[in-house]
Amino acid sequence: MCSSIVFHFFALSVDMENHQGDLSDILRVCGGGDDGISCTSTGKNKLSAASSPTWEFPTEPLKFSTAIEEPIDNFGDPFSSTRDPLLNDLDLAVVGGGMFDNSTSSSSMDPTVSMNIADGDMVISTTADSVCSNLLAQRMLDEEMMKRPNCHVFSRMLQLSPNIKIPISSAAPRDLCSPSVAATASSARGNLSLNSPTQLVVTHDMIKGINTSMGCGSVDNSSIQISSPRYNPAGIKRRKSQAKKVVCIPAPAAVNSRPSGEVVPSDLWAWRKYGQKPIKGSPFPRGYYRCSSSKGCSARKQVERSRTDPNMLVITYTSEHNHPWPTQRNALAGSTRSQPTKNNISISKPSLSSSPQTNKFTNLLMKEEHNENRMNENSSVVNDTGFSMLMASSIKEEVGETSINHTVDGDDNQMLDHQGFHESYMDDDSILPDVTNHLDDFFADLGELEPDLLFSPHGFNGDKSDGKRENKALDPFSLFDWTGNSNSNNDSFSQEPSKKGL
DNA sequence: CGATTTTGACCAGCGC
DNA sequence: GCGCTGGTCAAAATCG
Repeated sequence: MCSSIVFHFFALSVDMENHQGDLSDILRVCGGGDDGISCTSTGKNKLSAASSPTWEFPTEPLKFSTAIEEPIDNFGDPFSSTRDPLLNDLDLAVVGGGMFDNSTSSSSMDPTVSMNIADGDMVISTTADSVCSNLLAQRMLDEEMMKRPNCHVFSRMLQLSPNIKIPISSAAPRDLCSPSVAATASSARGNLSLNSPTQLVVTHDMIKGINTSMGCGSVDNSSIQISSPRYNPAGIKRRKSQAKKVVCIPAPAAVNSRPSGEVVPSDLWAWRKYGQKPIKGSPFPRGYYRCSSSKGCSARKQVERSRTDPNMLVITYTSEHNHPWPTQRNALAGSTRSQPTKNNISISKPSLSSSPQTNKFTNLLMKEEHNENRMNENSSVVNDTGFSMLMASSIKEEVGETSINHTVDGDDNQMLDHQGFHESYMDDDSILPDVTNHLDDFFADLGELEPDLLFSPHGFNGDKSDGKRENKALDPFSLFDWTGNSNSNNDSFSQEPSKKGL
C-alpha cells in the first residue's frame, strides 16, 4: 500500500533585514540540479532532507522570521491566503480498496502534528502513520501557509519560522485521505517527499550558497531567490502608498501572437485586461489587469517585462481579492481568450519536463511591498524542478514559541478561525471564503477528469489536437501556462509599445 | 451574444 | 501651477 506523498517545499522564509536596498537585495540561493529540495524518507520515523546533495547552506546563517508587528494584506495574491491546490498536485492513483479509512486516522490515540525548530531546522512530525501522517504533515504546511497572509503560495511554499502554530482539523486528513485515492510517491519536480511515518526535517544543509544577484535578471536554473521588499521593480511609482506585491518570474520562451505581444502567465484567478501603457525607461509596455472572477473585486495586477532582463516578467499584485478562490470552472471562464488552442500543454507543464527550456520556469521571485514603513519584510524563492517560488515572509506571529503540538481533534470551524485565510478576509465576513469547500471543489473537479490525463506526465504533455481550449484551470501548472504561446518567438513581446504614447 | 482585448482619453500623484 | 508619468476608464474591436 502506497503511503508516501509528495511534499512540495518551495520556499523558505528568510529574514532579510540585513539586506536592504533595491535590486541588489535580491539574493539567490542556488539549489543546483533539478531536484531542489528533494528527499525521501529512509528512516522509519524520520525524513530528513539534510542529505540532499542539491542544497547548500548559505555562507551566512539564515535568520528565520520572528514576530511581525502587523499583519498585512494579501494584495490579491491568489495563493496568499487560499489553500494552494498545487500543494496537492500529487500523483494520484486509484487503488483498489480503501488505502485509508477512518480507523487509520482515528486511532486510539489522536494523532498529533508537531513542528519544531531546532538550530534553524524545521521538523514536522506526526504520531499518525501512513498516508494520513503525510497528509497531516502536508496539511500542516498548508495550514501554515494559509495562516500566514504573507506566506504567498504563488505556488507551493513554506515558511520556516520558529514560531509556527498551525491548527489541524481532524476532518482535514480524512478529507484528504480519500478511500478511493492513494497518494503515490512522486518527485517529478524534485519535491520534498514524505514517506510514512511522517517526520519532515528541513535543515540548513538544504540550503547553501547565497549569491547576490541583480534584479530579476539574474536568474538561472535551480535557484532560490530571496529579495528584499524594498526593491521597487521598474521604479514603479506608488500611488497613495498602495500596497503591492511584486512577483518576478521567468518569461516564457514561447510568446503568443497577440498584437500586443504580451505574455501573461495565468494563475488560478481570472484576470481581465483593462489597459496597457508604455513605461518610461522600459521598452516593454505594462499591462493592467483586474480580477474578473467576481464583480467588485478590487484585485489588480500589472504585468510587464523586466527592463533589466526581458526574459523576466514582473507581475505586480495590487489590492486583494474579496471573494473566494475561484473554482476551476470559474477560473476557466475567466481565462483569457488568447489561450492557444494547440500545443500549449507542454508549455504549461514545465515542471514535468526536464528540458532546459523547462528550467527556464525554474525561477520565480516574489516580492512584497506593504507600505513605506515596511521595508524589511522577508521574501524568498525556492526553486524546484519546474517551479520556483518566492514569498514574502512577514508574518504576524507569536514570539517565543519554537514548538507547537497540534492535536488532531479540532473542528473545521476552529481551524478556519485560526487560519490566516480567515484573517485575510476579515474585512468582509459575508464573503469569507471557505477553504475546505475550495478544497472540495478542487478535488471534486479533479475527480471529474481522468486521472491519467490529470496527473500523468503524458496527460500533461499530451497534445490536444482537438483545438479546444485546454482546461488550464484544472491544471495546477497553468500557473505557468503562458497564454497564447504557441511558438517560441520570444521577440514578439519586445515589440513596440502601443503606438500612442498614452 | 457575452466576454475579453485594444487603445485613445482622462485623471491623479509627484517633482520641480 | 505645470508637466511628466502612471493608472484607469470606456468605446470599439475581436474572439469563441
